Amino acid sequence: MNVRTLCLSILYDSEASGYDIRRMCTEGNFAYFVEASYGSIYPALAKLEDDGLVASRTELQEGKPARKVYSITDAGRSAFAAELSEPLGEDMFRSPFLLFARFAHILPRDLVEQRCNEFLQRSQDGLKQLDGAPDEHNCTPADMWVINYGRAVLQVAEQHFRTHMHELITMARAEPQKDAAE
Amino acid sequence: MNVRTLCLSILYDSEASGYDIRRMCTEGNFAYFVEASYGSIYPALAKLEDDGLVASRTELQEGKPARKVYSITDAGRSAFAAELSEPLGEDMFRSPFLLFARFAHILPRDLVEQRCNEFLQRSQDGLKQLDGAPDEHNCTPADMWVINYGRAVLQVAEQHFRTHMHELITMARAEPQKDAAE
DNA sequence: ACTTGCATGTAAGTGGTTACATGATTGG
DNA sequence: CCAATCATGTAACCACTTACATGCAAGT
Repeated sequence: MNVRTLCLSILYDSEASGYDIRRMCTEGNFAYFVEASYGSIYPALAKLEDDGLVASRTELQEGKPARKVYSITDAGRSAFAAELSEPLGEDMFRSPFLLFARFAHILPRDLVEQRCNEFLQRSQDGLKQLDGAPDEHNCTPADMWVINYGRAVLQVAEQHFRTHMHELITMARAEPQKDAAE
Repeated sequence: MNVRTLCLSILYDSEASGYDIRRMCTEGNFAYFVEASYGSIYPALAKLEDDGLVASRTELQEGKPARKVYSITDAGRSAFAAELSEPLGEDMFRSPFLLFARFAHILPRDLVEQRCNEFLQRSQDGLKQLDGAPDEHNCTPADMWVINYGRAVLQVAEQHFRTHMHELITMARAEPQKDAAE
């Protein structure tokens, strides 16, 4: 999923500026799929306009910089549909935490405990993000389907982790004698 | 998780050639975290050797090309542990399929059905890969912990998908009249 | 006075993939 | 005879990130 496709997917339902797109894919429920930086979004939008897949209009605002609002064209819609019709790339999951976990036994216990707590926190935050916001009025049924799938998966992930994290902590190296020689 | 760290993590428990590493991270239970190509593995190993974090020895074989077997050094072990002790990057999940699913309503039904079946198949394959192979004798407890976590998550993912995929299919655009006028 | 938010964009750098180059052996 | 497996490596290319450049307004 390149940034180009990400932009088309967001513009499919509503117009937006580069800035909007960035926010949607870092905060909104698009964070799911991709996260893109300004450095990739702005050039992608410019190229999409060159190719005639999106059109732009500059919106002046009082007290704020002008926004360049992009909207998808008919050509853009069919290009996007065509792209989705091609064979899909494989889903992928990259977990620095799980690599860390595999080596719990060579790491100090307090570090493992700390990282576990951080991970639990992030799991809970992710879940909360999916629980908040989305409702029938601002989401299509397909959107809801995706959100529910995500929710189901994140829920067990969080639950499993919560009930098994202590095992991971006990595997960790016992504290390397802190200077608590009281 | 860059390829450099991937190599160190694999070499931590046993020596291996670049070729071995490639196989382990595409087939083995390392596929979990990263997937790397030869074009990144070989240069990474060379650089690790330059830095003194791994050592190599050339193993001649009859009827097969020579293998360059790498093993981790003490410096490598501590460098790896140091890397794991730094703040972890965020886990991430990229799903071309979920993007596809969000747009089920604009896509032809038979395509959606096909992609759903493919996705189900891949889910089941992924699960089978985790169920096979790993046992106490070739895995550390931490390895088993990670595998069990993955198993728990993949299991509900597959189960949820299997019971809800038909909803997604019914959202898809009705067939654009095939020439089956029998 | 300073930071934060809004807003757009570029240039340099990074971390990878794809394709290529090479070559021997085994199995269909 | 051709394809696949084993095995190492390089070069060209790509997508994306980071950091930079700019600037104004509102809140602290």
